[in-house]
Amino acid sequence: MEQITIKEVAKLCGVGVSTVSRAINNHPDINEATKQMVMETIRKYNYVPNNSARNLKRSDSNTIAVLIQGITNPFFADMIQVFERAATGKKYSFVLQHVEERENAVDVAIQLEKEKRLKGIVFLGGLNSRAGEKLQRLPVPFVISTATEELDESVPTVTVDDVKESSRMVDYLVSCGHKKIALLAAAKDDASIGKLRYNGYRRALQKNGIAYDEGLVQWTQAGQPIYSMKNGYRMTKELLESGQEFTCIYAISDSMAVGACKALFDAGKRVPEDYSVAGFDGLELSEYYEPSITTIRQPRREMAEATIRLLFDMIEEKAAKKYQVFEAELIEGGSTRRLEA
Amino acid sequence: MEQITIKEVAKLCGVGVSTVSRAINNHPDINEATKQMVMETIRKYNYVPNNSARNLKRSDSNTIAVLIQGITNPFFADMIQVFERAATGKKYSFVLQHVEERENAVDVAIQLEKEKRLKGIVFLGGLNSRAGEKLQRLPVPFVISTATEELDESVPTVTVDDVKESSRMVDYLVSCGHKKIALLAAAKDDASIGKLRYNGYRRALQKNGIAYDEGLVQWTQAGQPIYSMKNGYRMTKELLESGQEFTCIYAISDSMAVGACKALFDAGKRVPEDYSVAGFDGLELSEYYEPSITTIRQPRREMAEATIRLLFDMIEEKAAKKYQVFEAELIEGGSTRRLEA
DNA sequence: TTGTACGCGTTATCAC
DNA sequence: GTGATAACGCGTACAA
Repeated sequence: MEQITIKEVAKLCGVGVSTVSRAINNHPDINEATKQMVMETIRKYNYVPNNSARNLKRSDSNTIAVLIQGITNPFFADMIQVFERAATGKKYSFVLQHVEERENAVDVAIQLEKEKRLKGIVFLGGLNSRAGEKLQRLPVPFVISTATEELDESVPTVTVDDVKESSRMVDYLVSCGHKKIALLAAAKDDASIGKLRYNGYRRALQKNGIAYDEGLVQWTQAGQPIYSMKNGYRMTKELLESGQEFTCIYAISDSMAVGACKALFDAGKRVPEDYSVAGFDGLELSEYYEPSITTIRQPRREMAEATIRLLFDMIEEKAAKKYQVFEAELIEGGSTRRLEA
Repeated sequence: MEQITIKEVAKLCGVGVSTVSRAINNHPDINEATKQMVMETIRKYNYVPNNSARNLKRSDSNTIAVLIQGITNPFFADMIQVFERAATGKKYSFVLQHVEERENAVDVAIQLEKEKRLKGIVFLGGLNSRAGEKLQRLPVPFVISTATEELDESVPTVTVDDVKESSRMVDYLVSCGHKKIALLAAAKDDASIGKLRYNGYRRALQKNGIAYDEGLVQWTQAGQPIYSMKNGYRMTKELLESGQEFTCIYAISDSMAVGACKALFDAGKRVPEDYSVAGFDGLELSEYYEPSITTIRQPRREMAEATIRLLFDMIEEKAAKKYQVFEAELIEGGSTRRLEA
């Protein structure tokens, strides 16, 4: 397959390369007739401009990128849509860039910015720790969407306060009369969002004068996918087999909560009559499960909208609140019940 | 932020650009000491090579790309992992490229190949119709993973036969004694996978001598997201309100089936005692729902492995079966029951 | 082992 | 309105 270039198109048309370039890029200074002619031969010979060469020459590009780790996380689905629409609505090109687990998102961002001359960047799904210094090197505005670390107000961020919201959930469960609340947690060495929600759990217990019981905490095994139903199932099964007493399971994600419910069902237990189960995130799933899952609903769409708005404000150098913490909402589902006194 | 280039690095090091280049690319012909020195200043000045310039110069690149439409579809989650691991295992770079709805995947592929000098391409999630001719223009091997159209054996494809598998499901439901099987379908003008599964439904009815009843088919409203729980919920609600008689609901995806179950529960019905519900795909969800959903499980991982293997075989010009149809498996869940005679 | 010079395909700045 | 031509940043013959 011959790779045809702009030069050959020019030759075929009997014009100069710049004319072809003008035709491609809708440049005003070109005769309509020659433009048509050029476009025609372009179509005829299936000429496709080389983006690398373009980007090399261009110095600005009206492109924003969303960098996302864990692209398959259903939590991000709506958010991506919001970004995409906002970008195209502003006549911006939109690049969705997947960041592999072992990659550093900021490194990817720095590279991509050079390559594509980005105007702005969204980090979806937070940032690994110690990205801080590197972040300084990004020559374009960026926003972190959903924090995964302790809050750092010096960095443009749109998020919920995971510690607080997790604490809110446990508060609620305690207010329902639960005292022995099992936790389905992330891996023990997790330093990300799982840690924050764990911290919220501990904080709420302390606040309510309930002793922390290590035996009630199930850690995800290293290497296992954390936010899966299977993981919730396995941990719950182990919890049941451990003989620990508890009246309630709080899973740090909805999918884990679903797995927990299933494990309880399979053990012949009822939810919420025998055990209450709560989750976190407010996925579509939690609403449609039977029973519906009591959860913390993060305002995903609003957060996504705020994120992209903030990014554009920064790009356009408008004043804007650079650090925005959203309130989540506790959804009382059918999976938890109030304990009789 | 000054954009530092390879020339300046060379100047800073007091060497030529080629030496810097050699250092970066682990070229053998370079003195270890100078290499270290170069790398050191590179780090010091945070030099990052410009990928556009690189790609422009390179003519091969050991990169494969996966183009995917509907990146948030949970169906693809495991498959992406398989691709990623296989690629890195073969020392290939891996690019996951999201294709927007209104974009043509083949156009994106052609561009991307030029830009990144791809070695091979996977189209995940099928291809829109009439991609055929354009496909010829791709100068590198490609594989279509999961077909969305009628089967075309001349194109490298790894898929299940959606018509057949859908038919298999309906066959099974009929064998359970169901005669009035409602269908939750895609939009009426859908020409993709929804159409295939619909065709399977009709074929099975015919084969079993059951008259097709348009009233039993619920079409997704135009513009609505098809494969969502919400959609399944809404359609089921309408079905119930329509007064149509039926004993079973067959949804063309698991998420729709879950929505259907929930709608039935909310209407005070039981599953499967009052209505049987079946889905398609075999998502994790179908297993963990209560009751578990009877579904057609596509062997996703196997298909992904076959896809990537086929792609590499083609790249390496090994002989390989270019058209592979996998058998799916009918999973009997708790959501369907055998009707008493 | 190292440096120079050229070309990759495109866009932009000039003259014309 | 159009056509040369110089960049853009990098890799790589080729020469040294």
